[in-house]
Amino acid sequence: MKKNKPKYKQIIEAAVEVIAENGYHASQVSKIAKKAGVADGTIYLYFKNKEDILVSVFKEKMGQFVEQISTSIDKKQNAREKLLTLIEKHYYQLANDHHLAIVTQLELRQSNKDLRLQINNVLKPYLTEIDKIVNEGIEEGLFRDDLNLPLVRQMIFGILDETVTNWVMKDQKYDLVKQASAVHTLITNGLSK
Amino acid sequence: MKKNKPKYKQIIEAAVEVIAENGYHASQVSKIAKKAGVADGTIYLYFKNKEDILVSVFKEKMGQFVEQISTSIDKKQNAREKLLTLIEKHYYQLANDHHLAIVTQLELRQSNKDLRLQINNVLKPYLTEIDKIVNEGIEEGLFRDDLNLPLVRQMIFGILDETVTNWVMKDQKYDLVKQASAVHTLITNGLSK
Amino acid sequence: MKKNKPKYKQIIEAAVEVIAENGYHASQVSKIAKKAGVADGTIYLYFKNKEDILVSVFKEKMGQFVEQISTSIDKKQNAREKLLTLIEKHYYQLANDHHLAIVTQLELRQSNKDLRLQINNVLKPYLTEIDKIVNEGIEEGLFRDDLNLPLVRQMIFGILDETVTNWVMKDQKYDLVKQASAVHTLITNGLSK
Amino acid sequence: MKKNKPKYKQIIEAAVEVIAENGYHASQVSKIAKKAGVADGTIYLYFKNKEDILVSVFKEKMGQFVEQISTSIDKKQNAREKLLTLIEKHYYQLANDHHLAIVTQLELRQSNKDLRLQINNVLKPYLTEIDKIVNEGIEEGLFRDDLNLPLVRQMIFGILDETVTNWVMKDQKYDLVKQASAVHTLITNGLSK
DNA sequence: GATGAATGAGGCTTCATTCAT
DNA sequence: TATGAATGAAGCCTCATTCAT
Repeated sequence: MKKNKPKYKQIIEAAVEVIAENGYHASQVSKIAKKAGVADGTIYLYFKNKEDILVSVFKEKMGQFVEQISTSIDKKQNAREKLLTLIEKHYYQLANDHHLAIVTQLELRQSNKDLRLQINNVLKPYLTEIDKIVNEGIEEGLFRDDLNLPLVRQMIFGILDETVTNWVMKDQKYDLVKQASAVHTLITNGLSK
Repeated sequence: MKKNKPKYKQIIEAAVEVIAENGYHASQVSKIAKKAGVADGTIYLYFKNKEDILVSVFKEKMGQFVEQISTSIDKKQNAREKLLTLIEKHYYQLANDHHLAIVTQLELRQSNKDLRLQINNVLKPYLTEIDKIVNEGIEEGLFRDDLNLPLVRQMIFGILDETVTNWVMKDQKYDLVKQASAVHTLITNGLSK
Repeated sequence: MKKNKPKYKQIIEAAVEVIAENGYHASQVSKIAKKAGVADGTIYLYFKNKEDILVSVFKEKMGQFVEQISTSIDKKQNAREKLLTLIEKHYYQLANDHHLAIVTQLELRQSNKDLRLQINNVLKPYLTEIDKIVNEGIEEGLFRDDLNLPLVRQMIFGILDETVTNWVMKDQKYDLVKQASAVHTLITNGLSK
Repeated sequence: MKKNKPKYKQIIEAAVEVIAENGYHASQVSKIAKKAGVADGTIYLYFKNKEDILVSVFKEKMGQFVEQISTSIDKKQNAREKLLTLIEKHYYQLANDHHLAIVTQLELRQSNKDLRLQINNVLKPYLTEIDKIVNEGIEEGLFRDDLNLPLVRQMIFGILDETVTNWVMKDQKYDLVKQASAVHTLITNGLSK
């Protein structure tokens, strides 16, 4: 299978670096090839076209991203801890891979609607993970049972996404992971006394 | 002043339409000129370059957007109502201008970091508006006084932005404004019982 | 109308020269632009794409070619002289425009079937001219009346085309026009005593 | 000798099929290799380069083509019958191998002048065959003795070539072989009464 | 002899911007 | 001010050929 060949991984890694360093639109295929240490043509033995590189980057990286989070969550006992873990791991992983953070928060958004729909598909398992936690919280009696699930899902994702984007736009100058607890509190308790 | 001349407005309006209909990358300057009923070269009498058109579109539209919201908020007496109004008006305005919704949620994001920083500048008055509401809520004793203000601001903006984007990506098939109340509840009360 | 603008003609003439000198496949658009003294992009203000340049070259040149022949033929009184004129003018024009001869006999054939079908369309008026002469010859009692018209047309065209191609392949070393009379005799009288 | 090895033949046959089905320019070496059931690299053990495949295809196929015609002609007693046989067999063979007809009449012409010169070389034995018939006809007193031999040769070849090309361009919809007799008459008797 | 993964040169076309009128 | 014809830089992708195995 192509995806297990070393060059496939090389190209993916090179793509993340090149996109993070140069931005989406200045990321020529030739630059990615050079960074990956392969010929331009070799790219096309592993990817259909440039867009396919981008989608693949996202799939690979998001696959790992979600898996890491899922694994960590599974070790936790209740919805409260699971939600905290989701937030922490979400922040932790992006904080520890600056290139990936830039790519997911800024560069990959510079794509057309079709590509964005594909990216959304890749994100579905992550959103399902959120849903599971919320449902569990309701069953545990921790969360209110009148919650509008899709809305809660968008709320949680929106908060995490915006806080990470803000951190990236501020050049990653502060400690993202430290915010996890406060964000957790805000999500669970809201603004009210 | 250039911005008050009729052609300036014409071009701005044409840009919104063209971008919404064709997407950011298929929105050539010549297409905008044609829709605006001016020559290509005329564009450059009013705007420095293509990016300047985009920033200007955002400034013009967001200026009106924020002003509408501010005006509505000023009529309200307390933070709770102000926050609800903010949400409602945010949704209402985008729900009533499909072109604008597509442009702000999808197309304008397909730009590089520099442009994004400029857009963020344009958004500052809106974020200040949020800050004011939260501070007022704290003073009123409605909200907790240990809130991390920048974080709350990002949270609120993140929720609104993500819910609108979701609605646009789902082809604006459901009633966005109707969600305002549920979103308000989530923000103020969080998930917990 | 674009076709009457000077740049259109310039590009057509440049294309003939470049194709004749470099061959069809080595005739980059940039080479044609350079020879025409315009920018690469200017080509695309006058032609849809590279293939369109080729078809246009053929249309322009063949249009003149056929017109020249038609005009000359109209001055002749009978089918015998008309046929001789057709042959003479066919040879004469190509013999006097070496570039054109190379382009029509060698280079333009290096194109796919679709392009070839378009070229055939351009040739139709020429073939009609042949038909008219043959029919006239039959009416005059000069030619046999059991002639298979399409076949005769192909025969005449095939002979002219092959003799010109042979002359081009032999690097135009002999006098093509001088052959006209012999060819005329062969067509009218065949091989037999 | 390489040419007698089975893979050589396989590749030649595959090339004819691939070129006929896809056209000259869409006939990648890898496609030919696949159809021949060999690896891409194997092609280069039997052929110098892609052009060599094409020339070899033509040599192989035209060799058989001319041989068939020669054999048939040898059985005939006089120039008249020999010429008719030449025409009939020329048509017959191409009519019975549609792939070959497409390749010789359309696809192989999409090559540069050098390749065309090589192809002409391959055709020489065929042209010699024509010469022999014409000379024989003159000796027999059948044909006029003032014939310009090279011109007659070009005439006969031009007619056959054009009529076959016309038939291929018309998608081989009519019966080519049936035309042989009429063509024979035209060549021997010309248009005149 | 046979393989097929890897190579890398090469060109058509778009479109933001300019400038002579 | 306004025009719009002209500019020209820049990049994705294909595919004939090679060579280590």
